[in-house]
Amino acid sequence: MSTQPRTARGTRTRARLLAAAEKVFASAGYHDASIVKITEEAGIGLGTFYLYFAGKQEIFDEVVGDLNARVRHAMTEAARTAATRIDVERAGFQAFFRFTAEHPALYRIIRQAEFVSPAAQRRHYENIVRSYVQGLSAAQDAGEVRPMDPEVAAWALMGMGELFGMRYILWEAEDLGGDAASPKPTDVPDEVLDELMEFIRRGLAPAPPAAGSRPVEGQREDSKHA
Amino acid sequence: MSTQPRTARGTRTRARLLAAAEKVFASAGYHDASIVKITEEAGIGLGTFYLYFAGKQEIFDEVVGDLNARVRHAMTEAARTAATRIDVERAGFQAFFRFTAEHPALYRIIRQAEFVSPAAQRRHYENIVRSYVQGLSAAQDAGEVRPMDPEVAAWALMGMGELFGMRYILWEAEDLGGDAASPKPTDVPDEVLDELMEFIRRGLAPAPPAAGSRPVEGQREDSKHA
Amino acid sequence: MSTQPRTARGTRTRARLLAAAEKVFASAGYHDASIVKITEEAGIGLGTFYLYFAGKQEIFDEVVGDLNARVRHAMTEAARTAATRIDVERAGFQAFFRFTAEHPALYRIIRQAEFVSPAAQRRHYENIVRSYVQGLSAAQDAGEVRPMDPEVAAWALMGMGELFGMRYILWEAEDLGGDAASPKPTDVPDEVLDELMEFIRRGLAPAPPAAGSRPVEGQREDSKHA
Amino acid sequence: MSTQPRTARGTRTRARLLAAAEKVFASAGYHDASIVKITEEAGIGLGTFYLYFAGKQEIFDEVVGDLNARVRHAMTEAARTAATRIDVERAGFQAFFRFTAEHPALYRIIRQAEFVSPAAQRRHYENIVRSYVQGLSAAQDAGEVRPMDPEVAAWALMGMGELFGMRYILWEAEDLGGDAASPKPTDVPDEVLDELMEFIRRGLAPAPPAAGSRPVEGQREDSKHA
DNA sequence: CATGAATGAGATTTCATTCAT
DNA sequence: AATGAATGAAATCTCATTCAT
Repeated sequence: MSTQPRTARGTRTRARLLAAAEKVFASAGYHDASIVKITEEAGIGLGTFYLYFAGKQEIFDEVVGDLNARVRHAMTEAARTAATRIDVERAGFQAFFRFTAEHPALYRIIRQAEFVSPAAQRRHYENIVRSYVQGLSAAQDAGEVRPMDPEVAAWALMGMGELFGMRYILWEAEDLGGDAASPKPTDVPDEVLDELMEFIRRGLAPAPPAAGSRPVEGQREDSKHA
Repeated sequence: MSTQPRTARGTRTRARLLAAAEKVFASAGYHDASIVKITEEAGIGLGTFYLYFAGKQEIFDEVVGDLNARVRHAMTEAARTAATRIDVERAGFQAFFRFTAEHPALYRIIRQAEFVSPAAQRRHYENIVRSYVQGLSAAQDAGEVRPMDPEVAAWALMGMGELFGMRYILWEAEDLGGDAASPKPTDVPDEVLDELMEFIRRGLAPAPPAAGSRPVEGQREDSKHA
Repeated sequence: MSTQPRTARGTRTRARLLAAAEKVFASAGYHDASIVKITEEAGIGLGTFYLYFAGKQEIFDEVVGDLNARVRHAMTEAARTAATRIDVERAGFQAFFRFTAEHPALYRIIRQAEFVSPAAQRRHYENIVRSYVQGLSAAQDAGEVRPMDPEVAAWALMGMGELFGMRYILWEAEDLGGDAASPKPTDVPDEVLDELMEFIRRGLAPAPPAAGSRPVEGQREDSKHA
Repeated sequence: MSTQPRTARGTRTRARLLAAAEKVFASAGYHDASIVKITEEAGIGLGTFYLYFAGKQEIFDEVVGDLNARVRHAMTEAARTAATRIDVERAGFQAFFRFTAEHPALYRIIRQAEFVSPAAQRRHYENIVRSYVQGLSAAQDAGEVRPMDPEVAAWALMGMGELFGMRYILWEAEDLGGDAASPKPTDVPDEVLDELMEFIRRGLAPAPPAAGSRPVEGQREDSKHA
């Protein structure tokens, strides 16, 4: 297992390695991320790596765990001030997309993890589902969400988030060119997000939306998309 | 570029290589899928591989393209006899899940492709989106689907499909043990699929479903899930 | 051993292979000259090669032998009309340089032959020495060349020829750029050749050198070497 | 580029690799000199090779450069105590032949270099020519050598040296049998060397050649060559 | 704590040669 | 006579990991 440092200096070294690993994994992928690259990025000696991590897979697992905790934290935080359920979801998605933009490692790493560390991957998804289920259950109790298996809803929401992040954050960033100084997108375009949220709102809405009950909203038939 | 065989024998050999590659990629992932493993699986000599493919990446791209064509074909076929729009979606999902069960390579390969062959990955998703958009646009014209950007809906549907496939097909198969002779699941459990389809139905439904229009549905509050 | 063809068609095929081999050996060197390259250059099937040659080394030996015979022929022919001994040498050198320019393979192949086919290499040099020795002996009998071991003179002349060919033909050709349409040099520059021939003339000239410094030496007409 | 070691141990390892490479190149030639053979000869691990050299060609270039420096040093040293010009040449040749006998790699490697590393080959010959030109120019100024283009003389001398080295050192060594314990020749036989030196002496001698035979020619002291 | 030299298993790729058609 | 599909030994090179300093 990974070793904890005993001195302040060691703590710093270990943290540097983790940061470097996230960076290298993000840009090179797991297999092309050699230990040498990571230690060089961290500015420390090759051998030092093995003082803190048992191997490549282990630091990978820890990076996955870190990212998972951080993305969940970001989503929860963002949702705290939301008034309605749908606002919670929108805020959560936005936080997720922003995190994706700032930490492309999350995506790239998670999707690679299939073969590298299936357990870590599974843990990642299940952690997020657990968060969602909690929130959705509470919302159901409060009558904000219609009765349905919250886990199904959770997987559905997560699936949408994952692909929209890929499509509207990662791909757009790539399309702008790797070295171009143009600003990378940190958000899914508003009109796209509006459409997506409306889809989700209807899917989760508690009452069979009675005719005319919500006369004005959702009628945005003229919306324009990228 | 990949080379086409000039004789019947060559055609057979090339096809065997593709089949073997799909199998090996599925079980070992891209990086651990060595050419040796592929040729051994195919039962042909190592050097023969290079008569038909320039390298690993090239056969990978071709496998991705094949799988993509086949899964789209399977989904389209399945949806042909569906009466209503939601039936189309359900049939499509089912076909997709079944394909996933029978060709775990699809999943594993596509998700790995991020670093291996981003273009191939992108092509895969965009091909599917294109299919979806066609169907959804037609359904909108027919009044079966409410007005919304069909591309947004397409990505949403695909995202859900992807994660449910992972969760309920691949993971379940793994949980049953790799070598166990137990029957692998070829379907997402009915109650889960019902919930998912209801979510989608509401999300896409054209009119704000008038109160009581579908009086009995949505009441399945007792559903149980894995 | 190499197989002789039995039909006219076969004769043509074999000749094509030899010509192609010379070309490919010249431009790629022995090791990078694959049988495929040779057969492609010759415009015949790969397997056909082995109908006429037992292997790569064998066709190499034959190409060396061919080139050797041809260069000797060219040198002898050129010298036939020369009046004086030094004119014979000059004509011989010129013929050699011209042959080098037209058949860079000679050089490249011979020098590679060290490891590929030492016997063929040795045969090449010994053949040329034999020609030289014949001519020099006759010239000595005619009093045109001072008494000295003709074999030593032969090796000396050949050594000079080889390096001047390299320096003033091959290197100049390279310096003009591989793809440039500029005319490749076919001769060593006149002033250089003049200097070289004067050096040789003095070295071989029958008249005793001025100062009686070393009056008796050089008369060792009986020397024998392995 | 080749990497310099940072520790004493590394320095030793790198030197061992170079020595082993020289040996292996000499006995097997460039193409059959695999990295494995070199590292085995050096008694170090295969991977270690790549810590110090980027590949086979790179260590080859360095070996060529080393040998070149050493042979030039040996020739210069040997000539230091020589009294007359012709003694300088004789001493130089002897040193060259001895070096050839002790380092057959020089020969074999240089002649192979045609395709492997033309630049290294060219550098080798040009370095030696440069040395020769210096010495000959000085001798011309001192009236020991007749006026002639020193570069032409340099190439002529080098050409003779090369072929005599091949003929009387390398071939003789081979003829004695590769593994036989018989003493390898380290010198060209005296009587051969005498003949050769007399040839050269006459070619370079300042005194005018025999009576009026070709009175004016050869004096072109102004000739310039590319 | 920190370092980087050393290692060798394993991956990709080439190509001379054989052989069935 | 001619062909080209098939083969596998062998070569180059990478990199996770160990260990002496």
